[in-house]
Amino acid sequence: MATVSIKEVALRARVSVGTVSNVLNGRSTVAAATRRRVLDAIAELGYIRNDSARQLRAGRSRTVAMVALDLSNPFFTDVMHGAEIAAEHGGVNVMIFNSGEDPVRERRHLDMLSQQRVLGVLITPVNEAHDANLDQLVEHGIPVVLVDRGSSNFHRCSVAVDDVLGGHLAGEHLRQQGHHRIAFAGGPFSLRQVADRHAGLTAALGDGPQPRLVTTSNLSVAAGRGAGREITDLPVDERPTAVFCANDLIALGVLQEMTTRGVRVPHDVAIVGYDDIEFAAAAAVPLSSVRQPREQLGRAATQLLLEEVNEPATHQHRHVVFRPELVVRESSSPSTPAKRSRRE
Amino acid sequence: MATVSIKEVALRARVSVGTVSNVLNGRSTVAAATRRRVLDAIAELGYIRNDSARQLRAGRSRTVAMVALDLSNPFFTDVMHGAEIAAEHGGVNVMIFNSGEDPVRERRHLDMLSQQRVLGVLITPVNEAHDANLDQLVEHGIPVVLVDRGSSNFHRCSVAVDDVLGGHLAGEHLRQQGHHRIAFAGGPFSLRQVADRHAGLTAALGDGPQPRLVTTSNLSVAAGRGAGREITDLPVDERPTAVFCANDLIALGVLQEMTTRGVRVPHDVAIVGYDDIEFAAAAAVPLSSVRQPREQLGRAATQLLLEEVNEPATHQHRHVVFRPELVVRESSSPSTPAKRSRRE
DNA sequence: GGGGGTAGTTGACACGTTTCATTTCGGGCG
DNA sequence: CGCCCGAAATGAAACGTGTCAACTACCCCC
Repeated sequence: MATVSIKEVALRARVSVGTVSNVLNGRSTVAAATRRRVLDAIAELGYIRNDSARQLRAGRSRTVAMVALDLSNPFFTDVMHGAEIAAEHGGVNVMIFNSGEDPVRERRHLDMLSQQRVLGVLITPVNEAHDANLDQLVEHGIPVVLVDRGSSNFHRCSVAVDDVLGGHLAGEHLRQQGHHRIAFAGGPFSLRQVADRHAGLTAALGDGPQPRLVTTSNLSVAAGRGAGREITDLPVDERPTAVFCANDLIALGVLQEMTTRGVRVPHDVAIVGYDDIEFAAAAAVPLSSVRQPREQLGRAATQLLLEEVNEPATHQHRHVVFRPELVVRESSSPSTPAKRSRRE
Repeated sequence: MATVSIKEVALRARVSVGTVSNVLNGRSTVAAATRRRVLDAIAELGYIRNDSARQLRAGRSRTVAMVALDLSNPFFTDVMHGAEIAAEHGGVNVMIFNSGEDPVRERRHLDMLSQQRVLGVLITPVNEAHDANLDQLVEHGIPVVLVDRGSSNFHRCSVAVDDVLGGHLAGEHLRQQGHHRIAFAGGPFSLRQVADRHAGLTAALGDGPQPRLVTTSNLSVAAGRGAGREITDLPVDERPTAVFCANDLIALGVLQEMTTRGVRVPHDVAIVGYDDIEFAAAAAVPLSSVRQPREQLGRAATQLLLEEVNEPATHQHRHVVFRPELVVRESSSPSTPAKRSRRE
């Protein structure tokens, strides 16, 4: 109960505190018999190292933090998994924080992390532009890596995925499937992701007919339902035969609305989503989707961070951009393997 | 860059370190002019408190930790939200950790947390029974609250939801809808949750025909697809007209398989899930589901923890059990509002 | 037998706080 | 004029660890 310190271990093992410390850190030479005595004493007393004291002495912690934008979003939990794996590999711990898109909360977390003298921070900031908070961290010697945020900033590394390319892949696929009337569902366009994905789509369609815009106020399933309604309400000869959605939530909403209204997917309307969250494949009609290498994103970010931590002198900031990948499923491809195998 | 301490602040403000500390903590009486000088010095030097030192002095941290079983599962992110809100309210920070159902990782996190002298721990342990790790924490004066785990243990509080009642609600509902041939899909039964939900279902069916068991090896969408296949493969006159699934992932898998095979939901087969995750309502056919008060679970757990932290003397361990709630949607109810409004 | 080397151990100091008993100072009161 | 009091500020101690120069004891070798 009463907290036992290294001193009492030393007393019990009849050695000096220095020796106990040496045993704990495997540092200098300690005789086998002494080591044994110390270890026994530790076990008997139930001694637990005091991390505050170690940290105070060392000047820095042995932990990195990840501040996620919204942990309810599977995207970030996957990034987190990647980060955890890389951190484990690098011998450091990861603490997870959730800003929940709240700048105040984010600020509070960051303040706390500076005070903790954390090794480094992975973060998807609430405000893409305004990053005075982050500069402050960097000034105090805490490396920061941006996740899923392009950075024009040379003071830090970043990892992101090429959203224009993602939109392009979706567009190409739909064109190849013979679609001409294509809609883009998503918004607001102030989100870089949305704008980029849309830009990729229009680029892929080249000089053909441009996509119809169905703008939503956010990227939720509810917003997707609204978009789906808007689309199905169109006269059939104007109605798009394919919808590319800015993310999978929108896509699920569109799918739900279509199903409710008896519009068949993919027969009447094809759907392609974005993110390839777990529930995309799990939808009643499995969703085609543009997959981001989420785990890899987390791994890469952590590796960059650790590199900067371990070799601050030689480290060069880098901006890594990953390529997304289109996963075709039934929602945009009438003859998908699943269906075929069923025919026999 | 060079880390600035309270000493340099004192120097600059021409006061003693004690005075700076007093200003920082609003402790004893400090003359307005002096306070001003100190605050200015802090701002000019960009001083940041060293939390390790504070903690070392104070003997304990100002943070609680939540160790989640699987953050990819929306259930836990919702619990987390509740915990964050309650913690914010109580003036402490929450650090999130993810064991990912890996006992080794869990153990590592717990060890780290003891070393950090964390205020307390909310945890859904990997192994429901074997909790030596947790006892160790408690022995060292770190309160532990179990989340979503019943506890026969009197050394700690717990919060959980009544799964038997949940199963009962589902069963009652399906019986009222006129179903007689009902299946239960889920597994393994070694999970208390699964066993309890099944027990509730059978109890609700009373002396009527007992549910057909479709056992799965885990609670994933893929497992649900398997269950769906097994059910649709039955001859029509034996086939259940309703399926109660041990969780929503199973339910989504069943729904997907039914859709693929042309079995109409709810017309041919009704489905009720469990958990009411966000994607249950977002499914092509919105899923009926038993909802757990997830946020409330997190809030209650945190409140119990803080109570124990703040009044260790008078604190009595409690085991709070919440009541789940059935949310009826289209998948088990042919005439749901959404459909009706469409008719006009 | 003495010098020197080495493996093993020690003890004091520093890290940045908070705390608290003590000191300083100015002014009011007898 | 001397005394005392309270407000304000001080300085040293303590928290638990890691580090490192210094010390001890022992053995080897010439």
